[in-house]
Amino acid sequence: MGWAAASLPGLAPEEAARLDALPVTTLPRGARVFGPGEAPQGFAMVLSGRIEVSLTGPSGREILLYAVEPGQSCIQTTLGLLGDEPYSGEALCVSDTRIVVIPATLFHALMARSEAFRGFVFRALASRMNDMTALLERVAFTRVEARLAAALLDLGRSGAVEATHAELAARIGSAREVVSRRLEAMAKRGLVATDRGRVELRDPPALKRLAEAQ
Amino acid sequence: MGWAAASLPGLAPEEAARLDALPVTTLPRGARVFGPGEAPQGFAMVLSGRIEVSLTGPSGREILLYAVEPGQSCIQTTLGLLGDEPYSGEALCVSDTRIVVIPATLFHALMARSEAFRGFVFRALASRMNDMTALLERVAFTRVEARLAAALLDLGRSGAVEATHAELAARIGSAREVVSRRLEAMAKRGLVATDRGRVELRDPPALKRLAEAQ
DNA sequence: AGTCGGTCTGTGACGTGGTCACGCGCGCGG
DNA sequence: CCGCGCGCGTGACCACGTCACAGACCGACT
Repeated sequence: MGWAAASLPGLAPEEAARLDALPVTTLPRGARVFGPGEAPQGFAMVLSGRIEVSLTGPSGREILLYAVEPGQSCIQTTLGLLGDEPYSGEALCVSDTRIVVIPATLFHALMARSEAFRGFVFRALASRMNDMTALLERVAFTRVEARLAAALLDLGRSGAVEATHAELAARIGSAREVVSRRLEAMAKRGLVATDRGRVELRDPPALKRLAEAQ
Repeated sequence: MGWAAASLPGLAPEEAARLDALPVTTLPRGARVFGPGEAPQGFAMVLSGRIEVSLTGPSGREILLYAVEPGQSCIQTTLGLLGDEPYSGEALCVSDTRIVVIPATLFHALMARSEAFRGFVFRALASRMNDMTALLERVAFTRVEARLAAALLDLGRSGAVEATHAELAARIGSAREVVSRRLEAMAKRGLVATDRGRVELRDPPALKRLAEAQ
């Protein structure tokens, strides 16, 4: 079975076959998928790997908008295809990533013909829009410590996070020094232990409580 | 000519007629169109008036997400219809507002049949998503003074804004006291003049420069 | 006219967050 | 061994958010 049938349940077999026939592009870790102001060439689907889309402010501060994982599409391309609006974020591969780009004409044909494809595209849009709303809420209303705790839990499935303070800051939209000070405070309370380029999670339940507090 | 043909250029005449036949709902100023956690009943289009959608944090602080004006649809309803995700914002009418709700079944039929309708829905989604991204960028990276200046210019077409400090704060996602102090500072510089429930714009060009600064 | 309650606004104090300007130590290649 | 880059710590300072109040203003009611 090709990727299309797996990612798009309900798609007609002949449509799936056309998608499976499209060329697969492999992007290395660190590659830039698109940058701000560019126009999309097609509708991109991720087969394996992970793409992170983030926003950079004029001062150079960054914030992670969302990640695109296998089976998901990059909605920025969708929006560009339909609304003719250029990208406003920057997308980078955080690991080697295989993607398929569905050309605009085939994309529009699928939207017209396939209920399943429309459903997929819309669910993706709806879910991203909800992600963005939730992110906005967190940035506007919650303190850095809560966002940092959430980021650590998100990254540290295995009990430790391999990331510099600057990387953590870029993820949550704060500054390096602030992350350093927060981590120091958290270490003093026994929640984490820090090392160069590494944060160990010592008390995940407490971090979870922190992440959920306002 | 009905509203449908005006708002949805390219729609087939018989489709437009079906939309024009739908009942129009009139909502008074201040009415709540939907609140967080609710599920949508249909796809809402605004014919006249204005609806503002905002987010409220746990502390009670608010921020305006976007406004829906005549000829536009409320994308929150779109997303709910397609992704089955509940609303996360709250929508209030800021003036008497007439809307048409397209039932889910008719909406899906139009999406399947009409290229023009799909285009409209997608352009609306794309434009909202861009609005949200821009808002996130401003909240994450720009100072209160710039956001306040932008809000004043946005509201004060006629040279003055009828709004309390608390209302301005809710619009830009800040606190009342902060807005009071910023307005005082701006008044001292001759940019505005303040009065109870009213702000006069004394130097719009300077405000514009402020709004565009980081 | 007086007063009463609600709303709008000013003010001070305090903690958090962002920015700037450093200095310090570690690791790696020359 | 010596730089050099990178990650990190630190202190000072300003912007913001929050809390607790105090006036100031307004309409309504006696």
